Amino acid sequence: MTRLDDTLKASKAPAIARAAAVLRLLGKRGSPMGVQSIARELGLVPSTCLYVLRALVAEELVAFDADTKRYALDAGVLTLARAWLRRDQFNDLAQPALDRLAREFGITTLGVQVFGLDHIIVTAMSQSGQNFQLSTQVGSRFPALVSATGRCIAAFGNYPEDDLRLRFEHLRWDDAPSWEDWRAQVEEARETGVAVDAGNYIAGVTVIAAPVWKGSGSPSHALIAIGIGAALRSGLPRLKEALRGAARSLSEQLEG
Amino acid sequence: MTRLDDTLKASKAPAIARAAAVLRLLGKRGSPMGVQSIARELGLVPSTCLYVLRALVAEELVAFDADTKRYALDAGVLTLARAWLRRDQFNDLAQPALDRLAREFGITTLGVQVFGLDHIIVTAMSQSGQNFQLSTQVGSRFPALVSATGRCIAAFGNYPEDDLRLRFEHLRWDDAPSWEDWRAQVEEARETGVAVDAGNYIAGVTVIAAPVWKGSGSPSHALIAIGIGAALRSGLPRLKEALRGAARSLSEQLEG
DNA sequence: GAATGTTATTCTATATATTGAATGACAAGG
DNA sequence: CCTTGTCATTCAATATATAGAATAACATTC
Repeated sequence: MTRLDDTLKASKAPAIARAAAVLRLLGKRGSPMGVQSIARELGLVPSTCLYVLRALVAEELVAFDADTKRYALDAGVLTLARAWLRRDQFNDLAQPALDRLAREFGITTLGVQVFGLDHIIVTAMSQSGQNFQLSTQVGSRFPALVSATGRCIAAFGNYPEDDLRLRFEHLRWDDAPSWEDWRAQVEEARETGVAVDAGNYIAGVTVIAAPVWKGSGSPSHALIAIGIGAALRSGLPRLKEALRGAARSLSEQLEG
Repeated sequence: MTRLDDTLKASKAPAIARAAAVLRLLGKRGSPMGVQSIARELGLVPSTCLYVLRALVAEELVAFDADTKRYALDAGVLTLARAWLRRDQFNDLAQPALDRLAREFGITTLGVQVFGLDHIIVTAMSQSGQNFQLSTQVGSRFPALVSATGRCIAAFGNYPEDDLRLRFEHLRWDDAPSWEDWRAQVEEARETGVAVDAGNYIAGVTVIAAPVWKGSGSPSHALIAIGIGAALRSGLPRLKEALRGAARSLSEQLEG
């Protein structure tokens, strides 16, 4: 709400910010919505909201049910996602590595893209089992500082401690670590190049993350391994080493 | 180009049409582009194009490389696609049927959404063999009237013959059928409820399609089966029957 | 190293997208 | 049946997004 207002004020093309907000809202809800409720939710003027929706319908990004007068996301968004998936360099390079790690250790692996201190987006995934619906997980968003990835981002992002703390306070964990413990774990991640979340984020689940750089500065991506804590115990050191190696090799390939 | 101009004139939120055009262009290219070349390609004023891009960057739909001053699609588009995939009714219902058919007949199956006479978008997919980059195919666009699906759409869409002919002339096939042959096949599809493309669209590949209705009017979706022509020959009648049955059952479920 | 062709970006007047009130359509409730 | 509330949609006045020229920062070429 405030975020949308801020973006609107600053931009020279506010209609686009409105459109994106509408798309995200429709995505979050899932169920079709009417003009009025969308407008109310986003703090938009109904008439403006109507024009935005009509434009989005014309672009096939939003579907309009003429009977119920309800709007929902349309398949057009898929086409954009496919185009992105086909061409993203990190994704292409990460997928084989993720598949290999998932198979070798019998775990689930993810590739994520980091958006500053704000959030990460899952862009690639591999699972040892036979499951498919996997691809549905791609595109998920998580807060940046949560779980193992969060420790990586804190360790290598060069962010002011105050910013970290502010964000840290608002995270949701199954079993939240204290600020001091977390800082220590971040420090350890900085030294070893791998971060571990042993059941903090999701009880009983161990998450390991290693940062990937596309250029200098903060890490742009990360590789993640997820496994049941108990089953992982013995192989953990080997997995950490493998994940760090894969991340380093990826960073090198992305440099060129 | 003309299409964009038309959309712009009519709309009360032209920035959104521009934004969508930019996203699609960036998707088609894959490689990052500069402001100027994007503007030139789309017939936009460079300054306006810059504002559009900045707005899209703020929404994380477009990534900006500050060094090269180039723009490309960003991972934000994934999040929208995921939201759509999770909630689309046709997709949820179609996936199990597609999986079953793919396994039983050892073929590839698709679920598509129909956008009038213009195009179709692949929204679900199943493959008998080892599934790899499958999910990458989801989101693909094809001309509406091509292959087996095209015959379905022509048969059940109630479109004026002139419109059909006009579109038909511009299709690209490996081995294009004559207008008369095609009309006859469309007629057959209308009678049997299934359309077959025996090597016209892609040489050596047989494509079968059955229409799915979400309401009354034109079919909104279709189920597609794809197999190597030679391998399919004997099982073809059974497959046609199975596909038609699955499509009918889906239509009934979507009604409620 | 000056010149020329690119770029991305800023600036400002004006066409126009946005607003907020008004309209019409519909459903629920008395 | 009339009222009341909510809905989508239209309309006209005005705040503002956009266009086009001007600027600035580069390369590339001579």
